[in-house]
Amino acid sequence: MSKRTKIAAIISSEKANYEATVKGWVRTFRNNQFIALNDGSTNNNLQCVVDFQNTDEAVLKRITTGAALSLVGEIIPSQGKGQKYEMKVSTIEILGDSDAEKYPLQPKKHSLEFLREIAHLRFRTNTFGAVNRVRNTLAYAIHEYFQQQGFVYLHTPIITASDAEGAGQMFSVSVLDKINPPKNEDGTINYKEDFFGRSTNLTVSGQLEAELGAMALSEVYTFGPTFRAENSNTTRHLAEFWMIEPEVAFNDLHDNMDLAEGLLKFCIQQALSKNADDLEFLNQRLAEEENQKPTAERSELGLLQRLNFCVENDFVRLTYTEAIDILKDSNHNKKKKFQYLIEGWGVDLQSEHERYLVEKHFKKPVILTDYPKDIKAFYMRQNDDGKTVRAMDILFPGIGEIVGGSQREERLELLENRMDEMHIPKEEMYWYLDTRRFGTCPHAGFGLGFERLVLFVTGMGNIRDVIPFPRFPKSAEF
RNA sequence: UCCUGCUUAGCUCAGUUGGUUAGAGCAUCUGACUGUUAAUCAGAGGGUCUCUGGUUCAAGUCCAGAAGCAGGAGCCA
Repeated sequence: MSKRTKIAAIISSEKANYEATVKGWVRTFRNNQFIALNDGSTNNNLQCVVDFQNTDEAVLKRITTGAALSLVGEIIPSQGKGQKYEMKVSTIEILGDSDAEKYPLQPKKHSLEFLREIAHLRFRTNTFGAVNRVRNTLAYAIHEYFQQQGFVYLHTPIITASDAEGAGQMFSVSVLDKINPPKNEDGTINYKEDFFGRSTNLTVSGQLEAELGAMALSEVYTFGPTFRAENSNTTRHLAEFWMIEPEVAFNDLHDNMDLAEGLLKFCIQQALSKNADDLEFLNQRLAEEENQKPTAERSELGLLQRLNFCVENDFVRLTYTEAIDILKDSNHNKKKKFQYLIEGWGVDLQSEHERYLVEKHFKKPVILTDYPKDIKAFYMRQNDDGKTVRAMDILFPGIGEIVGGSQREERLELLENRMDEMHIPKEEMYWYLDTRRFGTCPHAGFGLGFERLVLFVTGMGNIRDVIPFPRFPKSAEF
């Protein structure tokens, strides 16, 4: 059996007039003669021309949408318009039939909602092929960025016992009998008899463990699955998603912002250079989708423009307090166009406020810092003003919060006070507090939601379409 | 979880004030054509109108409940 050549290699090469073997799936079969074959290496199909007059009719009938084929033939310059090269097929082997009457993917446009119902087959569409190739580039870029800077990739646990972070509802992990679990005298479930001898959950964040690593290895990052049992039904939330969490000893909030901004720019840059074809396709897809909308709702920049704009411009950095002033003085607020009007300092910003800052006021990514301590987590470093903490959120157009991070509170006494105030059990967190007892030092880190990055770079509208098998309330099929 | 809207053929949708046999385009199948690019032309098949209950002589159409989907909000990454 001759070795197969990938379609991406054939199309991008300047070579012609040579024999090749290609294997892939039929996208369309036109005119009993032209097979558009795709093997996933690129969004482009290879046009394979069959000599239908000298081919067994039974074989021709089996060339249907979705069928897997192995084709041998000569690669020649195409006679038709629309492609540079094509294959003059000499041998057809049907590897796998696809019953055209039952195959759900048709050679036509499908709605994303319909494709979500057949997520096991949607990889075979142009859109999902492109999205998943871009996703792959971004995942690799994450590692590249940190590895180049000498970070250690740290594997933090998926199953955790700590439930003190307040990062959200957790999925419990248990092997106890669901009908008749062992009970304590007060009627509560006795987790001492469970697998781990205590109550355990799926992780909601690897941050606390990453901090432990950073306090010895200096620079670490995690990149793994994260779980939230929140009943969130939005285009930006998943119950299972991938998160990147770097943690760096001796970094302050400014270093932290530089690290995050650099990471985002590097990843986008990598996608632009490695997935030019896919992004061109997604750019087109988004443009067509935007055209369906009323003019007022269309975004000013196309996908590629938006990505380039992000790479080329510095993100705007300002404090929460400055942001509140801008919002309070905005015409939008004065004309009462916000659903939640900005009246004073201290409240959390709503999505509409974040969107206003990013999409209307600055028109570029924004990093907000120094939030009121009452609306942020216990581990964030307290500022001298007694009101704010060294937090940072990076806001992206169309996505909202893509990164959330902070400089951590390294002073034991202040950290303990904050934990007391927020009713976080210090005893259970002795291991975390030990880092502050023995050789504590300033350090900072952040969490980047991987799917939100993919969402932004691909221009897709729903986070359920940028992860192969989305997990969300009422849905864990496939 | 809350608010709003939607659910009719494989897909995308139309369906009038409740009234005969529920339509179109695409897809599929059959035939024709054969350098096509969402091929074209002719013909055919294809429906538990999301589900449950109710109102009515009569319900795709009206009412109630449930489920799913979409958009927005909250939670956040």
